[in-house]
Amino acid sequence: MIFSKTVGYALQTIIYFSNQPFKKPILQKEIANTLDIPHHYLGKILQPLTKSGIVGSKTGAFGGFYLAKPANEIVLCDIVTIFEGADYFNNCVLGFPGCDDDTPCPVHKEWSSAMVIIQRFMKEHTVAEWGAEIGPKLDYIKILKEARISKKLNHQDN
Amino acid sequence: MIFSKTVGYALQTIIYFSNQPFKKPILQKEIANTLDIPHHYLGKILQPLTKSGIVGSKTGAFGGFYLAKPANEIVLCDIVTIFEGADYFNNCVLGFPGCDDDTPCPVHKEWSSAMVIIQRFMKEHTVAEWGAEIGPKLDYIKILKEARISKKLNHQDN
DNA sequence: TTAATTTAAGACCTAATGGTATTAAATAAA
DNA sequence: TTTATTTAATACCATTAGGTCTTAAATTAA
Repeated sequence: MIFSKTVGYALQTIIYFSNQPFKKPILQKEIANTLDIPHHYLGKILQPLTKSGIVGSKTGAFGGFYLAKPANEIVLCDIVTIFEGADYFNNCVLGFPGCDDDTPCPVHKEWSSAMVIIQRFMKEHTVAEWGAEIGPKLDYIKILKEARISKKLNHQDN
Repeated sequence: MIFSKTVGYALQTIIYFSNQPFKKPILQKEIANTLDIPHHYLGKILQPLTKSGIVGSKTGAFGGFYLAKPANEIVLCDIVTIFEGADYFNNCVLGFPGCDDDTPCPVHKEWSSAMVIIQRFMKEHTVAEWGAEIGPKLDYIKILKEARISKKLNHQDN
């Protein structure tokens, strides 16, 4: 996988939010359940997102998490940046230090021009574009989860 | 960084080899020193490379490591595959399970077409193309290393 | 044969990532 | 005010990645 699990979970969560009523708090537990993310771990992921101002939270009864910014103002790159830092996409593929136009590695030029495509993908689409299409994936996750549970139950029977 | 340090080091090593006389053994210690890789760690990286048949090794005096395949038959993707598995580039960006054309995530189609560019970069250039250009980077690493050492010495003086 | 050199292998340590559990604090409703 | 609900914060545990060290085995040359 290109990204860490943490970043993956964060991206999933933001896209999931973008398909929910704006500013309506959703339970951390419900998000975790729907996306099949360990729910206390999701809590740890939600906190940087909340501090960044992309996500809002409300404690207490009828509280939860919600998008604090409109989905059409959030791009995937915003999320990656929070967890991986601003130049995740600018670092040398080969891991060489100080790789830029002045002291390039052998692949620098070619790689940079390939990365433009990725960066465009990460920066020019807002999460609002993706939210509506998440439904089938959530169904699929539900099926996987149920299969896993029934497998576990069968195993206990033996 | 897109890749792990391990993969980065491996890619650097293979490109470095491709600029050395074919099948002439080079000391692990020398490679590590030139590329500024912890040298026992490099040893652990060289072993999967050797097992894969891309790198050859010779024990004992005047031994070392060398490319076992001609540089113009090795692509960067070969190296990535050894350490990260064959479908590193095919997995879902969002980390969703079972993301393919049948059960796609919201970004699947757009992402896949962006990844084609990256995969082309990783598969269509052989390391032979890059070897000749590594010189300046090696000089740069040497300077960084010397600066680090003299800094350490000064620090001990204080 | 002996000694020096060098990779092979694996034990081991440390730091980061992924994941769990607990308690405190905030909120809302009865 | 009290109670239930829910996030906030933090401590903790397990696994993996990154890195070090030591010994064994292979090779070469004297």
